[in-house]
Amino acid sequence: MNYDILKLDNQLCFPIYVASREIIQGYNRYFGDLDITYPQYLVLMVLWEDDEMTVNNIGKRLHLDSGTLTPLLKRMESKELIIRNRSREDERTVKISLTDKGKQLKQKAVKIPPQLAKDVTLTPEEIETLKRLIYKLINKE
Amino acid sequence: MNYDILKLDNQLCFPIYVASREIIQGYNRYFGDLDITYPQYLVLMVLWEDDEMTVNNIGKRLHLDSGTLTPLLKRMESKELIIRNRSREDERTVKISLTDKGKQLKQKAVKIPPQLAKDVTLTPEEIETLKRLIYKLINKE
DNA sequence: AAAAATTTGGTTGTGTGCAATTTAATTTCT
DNA sequence: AGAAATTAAATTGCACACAACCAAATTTTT
Repeated sequence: MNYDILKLDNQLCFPIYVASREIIQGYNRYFGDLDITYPQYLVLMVLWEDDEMTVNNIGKRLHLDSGTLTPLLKRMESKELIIRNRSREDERTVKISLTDKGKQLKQKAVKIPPQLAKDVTLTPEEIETLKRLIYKLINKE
Repeated sequence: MNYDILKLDNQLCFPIYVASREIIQGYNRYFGDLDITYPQYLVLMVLWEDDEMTVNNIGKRLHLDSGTLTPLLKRMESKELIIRNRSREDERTVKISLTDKGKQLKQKAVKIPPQLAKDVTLTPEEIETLKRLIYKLINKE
């Protein structure tokens, strides 16, 4: 039996796992006085694109379930970045909307990706290729 | 001010973050009766390549620190997959070695990557490209 | 309309991740 | 040799992540 596939360096999964964590660390370093975490930043990005979404729809967009989102959104609410409102039309759903403070954060947030980008040695073409292949990977798994 | 870089679909980081979690979920689904998690599986892979490593060296290989590894290794010890031994030569270091049970697991583990691989629609060339670009990304950040 | 199935968000419990601090052991400096 | 610096694990505290389960509201079936 050949066990080469069990070598770390032969796997595709391991470097993706490492990259993901390094990205999160990178963001968290630059957030500084924004006082948010990477998953919270993702929620904000979703809301900056479309304000007032249900928990469910945010989850679909970010591939996260309520077990992760409910406490995360409560922390964001206590920081006054968002407001949680149970819908009148359908009492099961909770609508999440940005506060002014949450909206304001966009101006600071926009400066962060370029700071991270300068540490990346990939060419623009390589980045496009990487993005395309990663999307091809996740859309099937 | 152009806020396009804050759109989720324009980012490289987000799909990597999603891919990482989907990979972990995929592995955890297939582990089943092996009763291990993906990070525990990574530790086993390290030890299958080189048995008897220090916590520090495992951490370097996996990019994980002692705050993560110490409790993780204790869980693995309680499952009798590994043994933790404080070194005689240097009392600061703890040497981790596989038990027979930990060594045995390799035979079952080798069947898992092919099961995951069948869900991947990338061509072998695309996988190589993806791996190369991901490594280029993490070796700089 | 009443029962059954589905949907939505919440809760619980376990397992990572990681920053920051601590403790003990070893090495380096003077 | 003794003090200072360094190193290795462990500890603490917080924030995800997710499986499994639950309760309430809504929709579908009969």
